[in-house]
Amino acid sequence: MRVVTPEANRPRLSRDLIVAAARSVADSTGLDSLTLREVARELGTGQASLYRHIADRRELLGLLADDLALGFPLADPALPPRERLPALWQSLHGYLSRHRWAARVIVDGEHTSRNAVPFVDSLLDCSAAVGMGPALAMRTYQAVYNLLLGYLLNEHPMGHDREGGQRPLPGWHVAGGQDAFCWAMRCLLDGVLEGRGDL
Amino acid sequence: MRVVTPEANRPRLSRDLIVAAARSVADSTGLDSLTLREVARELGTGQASLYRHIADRRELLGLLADDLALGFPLADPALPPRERLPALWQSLHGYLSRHRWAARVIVDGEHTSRNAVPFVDSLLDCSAAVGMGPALAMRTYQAVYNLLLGYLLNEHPMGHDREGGQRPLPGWHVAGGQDAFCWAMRCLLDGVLEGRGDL
DNA sequence: ACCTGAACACCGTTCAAGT
DNA sequence: ACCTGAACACCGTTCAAGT
Repeated sequence: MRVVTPEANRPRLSRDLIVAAARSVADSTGLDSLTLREVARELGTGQASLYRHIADRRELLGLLADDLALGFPLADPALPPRERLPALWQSLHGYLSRHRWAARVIVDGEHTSRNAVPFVDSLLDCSAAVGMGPALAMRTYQAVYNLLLGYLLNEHPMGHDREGGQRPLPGWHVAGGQDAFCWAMRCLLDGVLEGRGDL
Repeated sequence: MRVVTPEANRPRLSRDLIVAAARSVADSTGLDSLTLREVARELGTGQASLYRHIADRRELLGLLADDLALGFPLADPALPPRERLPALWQSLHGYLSRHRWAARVIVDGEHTSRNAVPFVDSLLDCSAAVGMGPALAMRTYQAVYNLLLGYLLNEHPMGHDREGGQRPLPGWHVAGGQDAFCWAMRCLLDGVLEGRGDL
């Protein structure tokens, strides 16, 4: 939908407005269609004007990742300690899978956004509550994070399909979505906790 | 002696030649630089000529993924059964991390290549050898595969870096590469095997 | 019949010219 | 001083014209 405002009181261009427009474009037509021309059109301005507020498309995607990280969940203290960690990861999975561009934008970015710090802190607290040391907690965080990204990317595949709609391989259908990730995530956490903690 | 090809010594264009050239371009300058123009230049032909053998760039990436899958490892029967599964995954990780474009080309593709069938069969054999049923083996395969993709994508990040070379976040450095993946993979497999096998 | 230069419709980015 | 239309250098893809 087009943010159409009378030219007189159209708000001044800003990074926030650009990011919001980019988000709207990505939500509705996907990350590949997120072009600076489209963002400019959504804002009713010229494409060159965007460069007054952002360095380039790379930075815009970074800002999008930052914006996304603002909504990362926190642990629920009402839950028993053992359940907090898996529940938090499940919550993050639910949040990220609501935006098909989320995993892509995260994977394309080199670093974790600073806005993710509260989430990670919350995660480390949960890890400490079940007896993990800081190093083990970080390693586990990285492991589940990578697992999550893998599942998200396979949930929203976008790529070179083979000819026709042929099924991948006979008998290869596996349950996807929330359930599959949660099962794998719990197995991974179990494996970490049952392990002799060699770290 | 008579030269069979009436043309110059340049061999006829074919899908295989195109894929080989694409692979060489991706290996040396990365997946983003893998343009049809560059592949054509590498082959000394016009870009339009490629379309005689491939449908479009999407298909070329698919062929690249197929070519990659041809080199997937198989289980080592000399190993004790318990070790075959982790060793096979470690071997796949080593193979894929040798090409920085590998994870990207796999993630962009919608389906697993048919050329990966021997690898997956080998994997399922290993799973059966440690007492996993077919459904559990498939679920586990999917889980470790997604974990692997996550690690590979973070090993070869290419994206919107934040301003300057600032470290991600203080104290956030975690060991990457082979070790980190292997640790996580073994934890995941342990978690699956120690689990009460609710599948 | 087979191939391909040149064109087309995009893209990110820049800059001289507008206000 | 601020903004932006138009241009530039790319990209994937197509097609009429070459051989």
